[in-house]
Amino acid sequence: MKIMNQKNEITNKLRTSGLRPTKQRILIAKNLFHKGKTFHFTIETLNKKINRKGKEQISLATIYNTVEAFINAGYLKEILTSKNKSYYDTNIKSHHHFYDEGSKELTDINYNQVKLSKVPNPPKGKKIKNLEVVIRIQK
Amino acid sequence: MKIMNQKNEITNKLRTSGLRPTKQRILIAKNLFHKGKTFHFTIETLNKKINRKGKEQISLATIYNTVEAFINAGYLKEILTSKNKSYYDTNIKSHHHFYDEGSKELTDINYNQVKLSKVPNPPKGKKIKNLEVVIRIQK
DNA sequence: TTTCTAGTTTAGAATTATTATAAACTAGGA
DNA sequence: TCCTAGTTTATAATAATTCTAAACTAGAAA
Repeated sequence: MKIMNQKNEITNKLRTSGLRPTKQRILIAKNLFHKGKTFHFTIETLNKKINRKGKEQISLATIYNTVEAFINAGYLKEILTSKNKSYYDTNIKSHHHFYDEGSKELTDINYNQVKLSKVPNPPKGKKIKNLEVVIRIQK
Repeated sequence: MKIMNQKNEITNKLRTSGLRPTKQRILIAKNLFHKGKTFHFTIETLNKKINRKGKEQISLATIYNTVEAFINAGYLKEILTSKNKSYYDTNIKSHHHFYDEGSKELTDINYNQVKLSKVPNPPKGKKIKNLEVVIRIQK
């Protein structure tokens, strides 16, 4: 079996979600996945990273559309914050956050650093999708 | 000792935080506190509740300013969400939320319905202010 | 009581993030 | 190669919030 290159991997990933592998989506995916480390980003930071001069340009609207499509496909997770701007996380596994109320910054906490011994039942007709602990910290 | 009326109570509460008890702040406080039950709100819903025709009007800017002042004073808590609109909670005690990804609605979970058996140490120089569990639910 | 001023309120303008629109483009099956 | 549904794009529209600077007011001091 041949080793697939990054582009083919991404192409397949997109296809399995019914997303046509356009060059824009592939480029955005390259900037988000397969980076070794997961990270947090906003539309603004992603846009800056992609649309440096000299590189191929992608419209802001497409960045919005693509991020939304990736969220729906389960490739990204929207972060809960108290800012009026959307934050995204390339780490889709259940994990936890410190939320610094001073700087309003969010940092990851490893899943096994937190243990719950009691969890309520979900409301009727609903099931638990995931569970996230936010620890608000301050000086 | 005389029993204080609601207005005096609010006036004192404001003064202890260095907030001049103006008639706008008192009216907003009446709509937020001492209601028996705590609740979630947005600037929009608070504005509608206060500025019904026939009542005394308060400008939108003042509602924004006052909510911010109440947050800083610790009378309100900003809710963590993935919407691009601010949500506030009159319940400032540590408590937990169900977050319905379909309807994007947030409902309270009583504090004693959740128990944690392991919590990480905060980063150096910071301390834990409070801790909140968000359980994402879906159909 | 009157005066004074820092703090507060206000209407409206400005800013920021996001979503909508509709025309042009393109991936990929026939 | 042709065709078309899906996609991208520039731009306009919308929505939430913040800014601005003029008018107002609580309350201390005279």
